[in-house]
Amino acid sequence: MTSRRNTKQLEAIRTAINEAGRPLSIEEIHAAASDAVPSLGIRTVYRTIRRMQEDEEVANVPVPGSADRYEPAEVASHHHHHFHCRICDRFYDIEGCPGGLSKMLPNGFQLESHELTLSGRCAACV
Amino acid sequence: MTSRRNTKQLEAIRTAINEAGRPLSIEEIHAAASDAVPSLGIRTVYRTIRRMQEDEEVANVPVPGSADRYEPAEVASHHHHHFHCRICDRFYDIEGCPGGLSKMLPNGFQLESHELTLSGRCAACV
DNA sequence: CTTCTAATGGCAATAAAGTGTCATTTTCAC
DNA sequence: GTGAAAATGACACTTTATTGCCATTAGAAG
Repeated sequence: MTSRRNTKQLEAIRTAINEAGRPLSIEEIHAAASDAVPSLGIRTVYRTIRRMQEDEEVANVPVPGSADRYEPAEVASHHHHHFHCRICDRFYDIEGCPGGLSKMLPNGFQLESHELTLSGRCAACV
Repeated sequence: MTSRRNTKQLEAIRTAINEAGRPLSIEEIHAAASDAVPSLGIRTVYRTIRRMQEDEEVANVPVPGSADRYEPAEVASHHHHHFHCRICDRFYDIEGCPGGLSKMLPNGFQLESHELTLSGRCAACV
């Protein structure tokens, strides 16, 4: 890994992701970090997130039907799933995992990981 | 719904979807149906799938990180989930559902549906 | 304080997925 | 068989998400 400089943009993006408490889209990160650095360009968000992924500081959250979200690698390392609110389009972390999924596997298939997304309305949108 | 004509393109697409036994991407449908109708244009696949969705003959399968797949509405109506092979990029139907997901919901959240995707290697790719 | 170089941000460009248009072909009701 | 209308397929175009480029800015090491 090349040396990384400490810029206020990086700091703002890092803070946005760490304080959010839920996985954010690129646009959400841009919006949140723009409060601290109003000049922040979307291009910088893409680049910074990419670097943070390479440095394993953030992890991407693949979701059905739209672009990846991002959350702190530390959060991602603790296995969990997500809830998608159809109204506000936000994703939330949820605890727990049904488990016992290998029983569902057809013969000869090898399970490496799984993604579970609950959908509905979040508390704020009910 | 307007009247629908019975073309060999429609027939080829319908057959491809019904015989596949797993949800297909637009490209997979195009490839499969092209065996019966070599001149088949991708534009016709998009249009035909759209019509079949309107007629509730096929249902879309939203998947994390790539474009929707499609399966017969009858298959979709029987609740099930999918397996994604990382090697060949195919999706497969799998039986069963962990259930008990509402216990994972945060307070005040309303659950409307859920998507579960297992990932790994299919039997053919192991 | 310099100086080196990574980082930034604006804009153009790309990639992937799907749609608009329209001349031509094909189906189907009569 | 014929004719009206639906369907097709080619091509250009849009959309959304992301990257390339590059002149400028600004960390940080000495």
